[in-house]
Amino acid sequence: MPQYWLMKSEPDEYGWDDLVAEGEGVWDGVKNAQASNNMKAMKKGDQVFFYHSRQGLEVVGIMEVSEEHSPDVTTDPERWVVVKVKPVRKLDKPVSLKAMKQNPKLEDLAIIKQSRLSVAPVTESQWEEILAMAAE
DNA sequence: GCCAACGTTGGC
DNA sequence: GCCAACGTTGGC
Repeated sequence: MPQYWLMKSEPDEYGWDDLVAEGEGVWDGVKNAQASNNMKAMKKGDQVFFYHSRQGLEVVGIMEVSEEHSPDVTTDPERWVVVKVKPVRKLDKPVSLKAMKQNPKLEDLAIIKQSRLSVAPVTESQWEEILAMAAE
């Protein structure tokens, strides 16, 4: 059974459309111990929400881990890791941070409790709730 | 090993 | 653009 995650990126740096254009993206530049540990826990096939931070502030699509973690060669060796991801599908309707904050079922969502965490786990029930919100 | 200073992230 | 939150650094 796949695990669920959420990863953030600023759309003017690397947005959903960039990932779709590439077909497969290397998720690099994560320099935070907690986020890095989450990436190390990702398995191929895990499902990941793509969230636009700074601009947009909404979950825009779903991607899938296509390659498990490997060292980020752009930083000190071994210190940080990258994963590879592929786009799965765009959400019918983006789910905004505001809407998620207003949903009591999502009050424990990691990115609401700790806004600066850029790679966070999502529980199955949270995942399904966000999908339901995207389908409305 | 503590903690003040500093840098970065991200919501507003 | 601002600034709160939080992580990291470095002097002691």
